[in-house]
Amino acid sequence: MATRVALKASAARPDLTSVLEDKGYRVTGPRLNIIRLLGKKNEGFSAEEINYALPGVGRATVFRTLKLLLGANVICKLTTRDGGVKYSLARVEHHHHTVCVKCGTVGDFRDVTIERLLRTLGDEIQGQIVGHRIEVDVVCPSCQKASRN
Amino acid sequence: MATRVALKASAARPDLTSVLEDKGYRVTGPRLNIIRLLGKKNEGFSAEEINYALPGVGRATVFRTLKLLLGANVICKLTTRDGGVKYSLARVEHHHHTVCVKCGTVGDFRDVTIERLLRTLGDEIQGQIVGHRIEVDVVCPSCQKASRN
DNA sequence: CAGGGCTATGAGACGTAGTATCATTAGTGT
DNA sequence: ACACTAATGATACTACGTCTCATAGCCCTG
Ligand SMILES: [Mn+2]
Ligand SMILES: [Mn+2]
Ligand SMILES: [Zn+2]
Ligand SMILES: [Zn+2]
Repeated sequence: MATRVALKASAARPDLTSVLEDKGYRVTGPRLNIIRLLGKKNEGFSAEEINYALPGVGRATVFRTLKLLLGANVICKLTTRDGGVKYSLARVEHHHHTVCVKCGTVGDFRDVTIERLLRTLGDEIQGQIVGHRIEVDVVCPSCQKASRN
Repeated sequence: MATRVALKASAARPDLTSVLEDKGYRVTGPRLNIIRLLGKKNEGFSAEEINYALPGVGRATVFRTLKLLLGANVICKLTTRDGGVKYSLARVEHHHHTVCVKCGTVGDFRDVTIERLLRTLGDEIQGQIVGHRIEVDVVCPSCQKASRN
């Protein structure tokens, strides 16, 4: 058996890059850089944050790529209570978000009951339902702990 | 009895102005102008729209007053699917919104089941729930009709 | 491997939504 | 009438994006 050849240093998670190929987009340097960075994020993040972390990549390209990944359901975008914007990695298909009102940490959740309920909401609602957004404001466990001091 | 002195021309609906007094805010000209205008709005509106309609009132004051009315639950603010912002008169206490994805018309609804459900969501969710936002994207009846042509 | 064509990029202008600063104005209580 | 304070408007500034346009880089075909 041949000696294992070193992979291209720190390759991105193939599942994320394949998203580009699947949709016929080119796998370019800037896009790879952004995707690699996102792969490391466990918290919500802002576009400016990505832009700042990747000085070689133009701001417009950051926004363009985020939009692209948004369309591929790789990331999600949400509006916080104070009108701010947050992106976060999408780990499950359709889901909703909790946002800590103290520290801004984003959590994902999915409740089938709510989904079903919203679908049967047709009686109370004018028109045909084509989508929805739910955001739940929380005080996260660690902020709860911190404020108990 | 003295001749009735002409009231300050076109007084605003007292219910809306009293909101200011109740909270200890001054009832000023600019605020009255904005409130009067809002009283006539049956659709959602933007801050710039108000600003444009009231050239005598500064843009900052428009935003300041909207924020104030937001705090008094006189109006509500929502984010549309495409990231735009809409304000609309609040006719019921706590409620949610439908937004037509074609024409942007805002509707209000309130479903007690959802409220109850969200409150009992605590098991699936990290942290203590302190609020929520729900927006439902719809195609409104008139846009449905229009697209059937 | 040279073109050619199209996609993607970066710089920067521009747009919209909103806040901060600050000098001035105008309600309000006495 | 006066003084105190809240409110205002002009203007600068921030956040979040989009648009334009000249340039660069994939990628296919000959
Ligand atoms: Mn998510
Ligand atoms: Mn409403
Ligand atoms: Zn927190
Ligand atoms: Zn419509």
